[in-house]
Amino acid sequence: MFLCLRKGLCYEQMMGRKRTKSGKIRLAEVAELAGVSPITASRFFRNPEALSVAKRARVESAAKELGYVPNLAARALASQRTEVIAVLIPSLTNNVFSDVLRGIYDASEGSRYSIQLSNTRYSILQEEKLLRLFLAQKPAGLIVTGIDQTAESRAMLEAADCPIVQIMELGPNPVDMMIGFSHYDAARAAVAHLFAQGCYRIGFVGARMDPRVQRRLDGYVSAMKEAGRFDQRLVVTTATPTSVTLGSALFADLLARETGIDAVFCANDDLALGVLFECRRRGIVVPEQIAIIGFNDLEFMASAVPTLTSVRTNRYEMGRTAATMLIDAIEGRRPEQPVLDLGFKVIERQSSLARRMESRPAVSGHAAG
Amino acid sequence: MFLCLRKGLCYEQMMGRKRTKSGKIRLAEVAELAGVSPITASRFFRNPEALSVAKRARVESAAKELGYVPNLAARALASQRTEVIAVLIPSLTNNVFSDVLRGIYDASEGSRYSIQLSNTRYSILQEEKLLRLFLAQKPAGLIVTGIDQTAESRAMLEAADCPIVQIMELGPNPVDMMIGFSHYDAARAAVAHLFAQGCYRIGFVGARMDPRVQRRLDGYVSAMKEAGRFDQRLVVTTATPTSVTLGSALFADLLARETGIDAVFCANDDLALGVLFECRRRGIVVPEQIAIIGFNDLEFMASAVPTLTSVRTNRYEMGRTAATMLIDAIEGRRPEQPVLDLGFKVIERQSSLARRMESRPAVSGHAAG
DNA sequence: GTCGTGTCTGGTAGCGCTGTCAATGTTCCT
DNA sequence: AGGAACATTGACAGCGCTACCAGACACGAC
Repeated sequence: MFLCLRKGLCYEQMMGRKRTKSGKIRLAEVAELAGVSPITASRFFRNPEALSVAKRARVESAAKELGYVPNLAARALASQRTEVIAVLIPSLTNNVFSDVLRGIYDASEGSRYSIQLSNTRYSILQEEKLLRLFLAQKPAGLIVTGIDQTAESRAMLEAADCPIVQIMELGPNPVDMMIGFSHYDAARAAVAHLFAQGCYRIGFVGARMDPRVQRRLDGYVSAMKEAGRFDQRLVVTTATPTSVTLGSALFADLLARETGIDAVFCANDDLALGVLFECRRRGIVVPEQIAIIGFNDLEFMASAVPTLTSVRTNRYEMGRTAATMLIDAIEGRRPEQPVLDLGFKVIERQSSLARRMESRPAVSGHAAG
Repeated sequence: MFLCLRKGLCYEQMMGRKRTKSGKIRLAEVAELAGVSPITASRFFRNPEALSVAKRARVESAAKELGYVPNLAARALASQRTEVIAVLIPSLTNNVFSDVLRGIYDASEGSRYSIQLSNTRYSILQEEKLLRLFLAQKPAGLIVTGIDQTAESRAMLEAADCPIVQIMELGPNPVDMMIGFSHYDAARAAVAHLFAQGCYRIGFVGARMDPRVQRRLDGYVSAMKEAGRFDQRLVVTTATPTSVTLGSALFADLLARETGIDAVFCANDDLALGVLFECRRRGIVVPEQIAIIGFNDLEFMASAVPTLTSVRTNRYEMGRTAATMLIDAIEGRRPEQPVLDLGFKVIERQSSLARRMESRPAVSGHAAG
């Protein structure tokens, strides 16, 4: 339908004009219809305030009438920059990143910037490679995950002439901007919460062990050591990607070799759910016999039976704020505060509520294994 | 700080070379070092076989030595096409799409194509808008979700001169290629499975009610009607986005108004988990009193207690195959089979295993409400 | 009246790459 | 030997847009 219309226009214009190859509406066509020069029309799209009110209206209606859509490749080539925000994240599977991404996409919507996503698969070498690729295309801005880049990556980031936001965690030397929270402190808060509930023999269950999970483990270890309760045998980790099933399996490992455990700190909520299911399978009563705390506070934690305690992290907000800060910085509005701590919060639920100590029978590691 | 560094580089290079503006390595530099014409160097990157072995090696080493990275904007402008695969999906939150996306990204990795993702938020008008935007940039290929486009969108898709894959479901008039499965048949299979377990008063719990969930409902309705068991009051749906908590709530609604329900078919696994938790909360024994079946077979279904029956769908494979087919088509290798049914499979688990009928007490809708 | 100052507009010259087509060399056949 | 057929290479002319600078014009101050 509208194709005919467009073809019609083309022929008309081919008659009168030099050449309108391929029937595309170019800026020149818009300018002609509006009765201005191409450069004026171009300005309309980049900085409308620079035009007089009359021309602005003329160009606007001409563009709308012709259904003009700018050619981004030509724009990028001529202006030597793109309107692309490159995002490097380690995983697409992980719920955590899908929330962050949603925030990023939401913030980019309505702006002129588009998101170019790439997956480092938790490899800093892969990250380096992607960084090289992306930076060569001169993105308008860059969002990278974490603070553990290779030296080469770090150098490239510092030499890049675009704003950069590091997300997910905080560290001492931001490349540019940084938004996250302390995984170390969050883990310490989780342990402190369990201490407050009267739990002292606290297991740690972790999977994948990427840098942020590692820092949660570090926080757990430090808190346990401070209390004089640390025992290496309480820690069960694996490099395998996380899953609910894995949570059950790791917890089973823990029970098989340790006794007297009264709580489990899970490095994420999937693992926590797996631990809960495993408890149910073995008839271990939560929290009376074993308390459970997860990490991230995914939606299902509030819904489980018993409801599961977790450390809430502001993932969506992190993504959204990162993209917003980045866009502001691209457009020259640098934030007054380049490093933002979004914090965390222990959401106390049934799975770790204080138990009457006397009513708690000891749990044998071999109870049902 | 780093700005100085970069300026320094620029000056150095401006001195020594003809005009290497902005210090960038261009194709011309590579060609010069290799002792060939720029166009030959260009061919090396697009069709290496066209070069003699000697020149191929020379260009390759020159490119590597200079660390040449092609300027995609210039390439896109000159060739009138991009190496971008545009992907339109309705949601980033939904686990289902993150699996599909992972497949798409995995398949695109190692290819020359990059993924441009956009979120329609379940709105076909938003989809139409994004489609117009994307098509103007001449993507190399397009992946769109579902078969329910607006007439305008449909016209644009048919006029687009790039391969297109519709994913997630099957339908009568593919625009080009299509890969998915029948949600209608899958729902019928789920109901048939419950019939086979001796359940006949089967509730339906659905959220968001996008076209695919709607077709699952249609399948449920048709199967129930065929068995003479359909009752509109067994159906609980809402437009609200899905969640585990919502599963609990909708199931509570169902129980509050109906009695004698012996099974629940949940339109997705999150809802099913919510129903399971709600059963546990009310002391309803699964599957003895109520059977549960979900949809998609997310990872946690196999881990729950009891393990949850679900309809497995091949989401990752769908994404992967869609992207692979698309890339093949872009490169001229059209698939012999443009429409692919990836099927589904009812994964029978404890939550719906056949119960001895006589031992099953009736569940009152008001039992715990 | 002249000059500055500021606002708005347009001309020119590419951005870095590739499509087209012509111009070589090279091989193999009759 | 002659020529067709093929393989390999290069020259040229843009792709559609914007950076840069210059010009045009209005306004007020001296």
